[in-house]
Amino acid sequence: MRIATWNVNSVNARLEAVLAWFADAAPDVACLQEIKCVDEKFPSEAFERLGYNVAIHGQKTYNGVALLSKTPLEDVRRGLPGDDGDEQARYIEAVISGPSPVRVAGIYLPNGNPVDSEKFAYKLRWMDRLNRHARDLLALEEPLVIAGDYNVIPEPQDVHDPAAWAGDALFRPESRAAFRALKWLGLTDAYMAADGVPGGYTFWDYQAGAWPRDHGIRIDHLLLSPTAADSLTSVIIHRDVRGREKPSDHVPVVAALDLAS
DNA sequence: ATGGTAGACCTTCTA
Repeated sequence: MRIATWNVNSVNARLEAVLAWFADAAPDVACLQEIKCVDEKFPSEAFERLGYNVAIHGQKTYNGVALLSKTPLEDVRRGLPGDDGDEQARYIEAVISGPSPVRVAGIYLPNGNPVDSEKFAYKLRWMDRLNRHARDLLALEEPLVIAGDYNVIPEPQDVHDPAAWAGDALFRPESRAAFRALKWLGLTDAYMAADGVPGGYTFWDYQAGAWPRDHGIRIDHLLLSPTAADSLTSVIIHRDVRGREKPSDHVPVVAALDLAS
């Protein structure tokens, strides 16, 4: 089973390119972030024609996440537990049905910039809520994948110029510590387990020639529960997608799991 | 060099 995560930066602005990638890469499961539309505006029929079941947690203008799966999605949950007043659509979770079911959570973790604002505090509170919820999910002892745009650069090797990013919310010690805390729960960073080569970036800013200069960062991650990590066979960052026409600033990351073994 | 681009959408916010 191949599970993808991709921040598409508006699913409707990029529909043709997104569908072309899906037709070619054909992941079994995909987590999309920044769909930037309400549920009714999500192009479900186009994905259904490619054989996907669709679950959406949308929002007008900002954020919005979706889950796509070749097999039916069960026990769908929308919104990260822990704050009933949180209006931002950044979390969706479901069980991927089949002979080897796996629970998949798709996340769009808050950016958190600027650091001296409420946005950074919200990011850290959101990460604390994710930690608590991940702990509850791990207690189920199911195969589990938490995939998405974490907006966290885990280590200096995950950014082209660590010094330039030192004060950014994506690379602040507090953000990195919260990411490590997720791993201490027993979650494995799929990219590090399968590859771990420095320069495996997943995002290049639209500005200042970041892509042609390869000024990238690795912020799109798949974290795996112990049984899911044991079944990991590969992780592929679809880097070439960034160089296509009208690209998202993020590229897809695909993890392959062999859960039957 | 303190810039630059992209998307949603109504003038500015978010990233």
